[in-house]
Amino acid sequence: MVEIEIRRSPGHPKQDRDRQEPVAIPLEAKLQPTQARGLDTYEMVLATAGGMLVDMGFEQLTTNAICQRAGLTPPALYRYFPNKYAILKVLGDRLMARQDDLVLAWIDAGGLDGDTIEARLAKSIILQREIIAMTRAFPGGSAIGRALRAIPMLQKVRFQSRDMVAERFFEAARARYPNTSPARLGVAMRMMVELSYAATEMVVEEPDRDAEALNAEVCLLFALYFESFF
Amino acid sequence: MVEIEIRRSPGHPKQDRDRQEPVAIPLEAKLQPTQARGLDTYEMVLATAGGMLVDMGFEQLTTNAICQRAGLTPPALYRYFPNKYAILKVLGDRLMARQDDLVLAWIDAGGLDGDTIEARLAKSIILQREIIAMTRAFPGGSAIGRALRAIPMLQKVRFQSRDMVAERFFEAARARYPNTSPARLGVAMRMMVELSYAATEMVVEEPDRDAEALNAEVCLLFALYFESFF
DNA sequence: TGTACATCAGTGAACGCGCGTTCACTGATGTAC
DNA sequence: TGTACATCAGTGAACGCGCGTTCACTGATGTAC
Repeated sequence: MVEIEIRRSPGHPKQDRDRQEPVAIPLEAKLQPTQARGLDTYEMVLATAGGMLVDMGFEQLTTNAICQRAGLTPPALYRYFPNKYAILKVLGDRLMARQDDLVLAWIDAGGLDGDTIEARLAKSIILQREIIAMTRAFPGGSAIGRALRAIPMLQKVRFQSRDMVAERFFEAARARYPNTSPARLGVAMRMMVELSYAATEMVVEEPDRDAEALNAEVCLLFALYFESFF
Repeated sequence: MVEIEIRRSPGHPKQDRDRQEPVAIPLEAKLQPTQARGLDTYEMVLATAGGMLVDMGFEQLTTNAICQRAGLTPPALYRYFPNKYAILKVLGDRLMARQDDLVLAWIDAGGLDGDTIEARLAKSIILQREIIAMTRAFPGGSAIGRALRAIPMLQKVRFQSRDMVAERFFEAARARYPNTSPARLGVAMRMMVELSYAATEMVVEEPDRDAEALNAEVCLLFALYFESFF
């Protein structure tokens, strides 16, 4: 009796309309493909979803539409992903990871170092260019970035990446500018990383010529700011 | 005969599944209320939608849910708004307008002027504080900002505001720094305004203490950058 | 100043569609002996 | 090296729900004379 009361109709975990907080939606991938065919399907879903995001908002993106465009039936998709947010999460994780890799490698290679401000500026321009190129090449790149901002349950993907990168910048900056208060340096690095993300999103959407000019100004902005550390 | 072929079933302007581009969705408000009662309803819809955005993503926001929470029936909402995007657009227009008002008034009052960098910095901190306070007081403030980024059909609301504000900054900066190339100044102002928006969105979400520290760093960032003009 | 009428505002009930999701199944791939 | 069996991968068809939306209507407000 109680069982029957509690259980919802199948296929529809109906939400409790009285609560304010949205019901938690599972994001974890269900099964990882083990065979080559399954892996192809998995990647196909991701690539298709990424491509669709380019010319439509993520709100119009539906699992059915992804399947149709990818030439799959819905149960094939549901084998690997519980819902579209799980797909977006994987795309977001990958985009952030690629970005993080570029940035961390740059820091580890002494990106912050340089004898003159011109030298430091030049290095940061190169990094920024790499990030732009990578994001543009990533299917659905900038749209994924915006989705990470706008979908509450995906925000932490962005925050985790941002905070981790900011922490690494902090450590590098701490070594380089030992006399600047750590508190200030912490705030500064978090702010700088966040604004860099916004700058990237902006520049990615611009045509090449404008992109290069914008890039130069963004890097100059931060280079001058770094002069305030000591 | 032809009529019957062309006409869709009522209530469902079915989308053409073969096209890539999403079908245009009308955003214009249908009717403006003329009586006091109607105006209350109109404002009620906006306030309710704004409030709901605070604790849910705009994707979960539906016209039915807004009606339910506002104590209205759907046709009452549809009298004034053709769909939820029209509601978001009005909210977005208002938020941008408020922000623009603050910024333009600041520019007109000589916000960019000041004898020392300290004086200029202090003035920009005050502006930034005002914007933060206004956005926090605005129902659904930061969520609306994110929605404007993420919903393709609402992006131009943000872009228009950004470009207009950037243009005004450009004019003021042009007068103040007559020897800096206009091309560079144009790029710089657009970049600065865009990053300011991102900074505002970030700071609005932070607790008060962190917000103040972040704010100070953001303003310092731009103040130092402005030193590169002449 | 009251009545008649036009217009504004909102209701109750219903609808079709497509979305998310599952079930029972077939076919493909891998593996033990 | 071939066969039997287990597991992986994907299909076809169907479903209930809630969303966006409308229709025909009632009630409220404003206005002309």
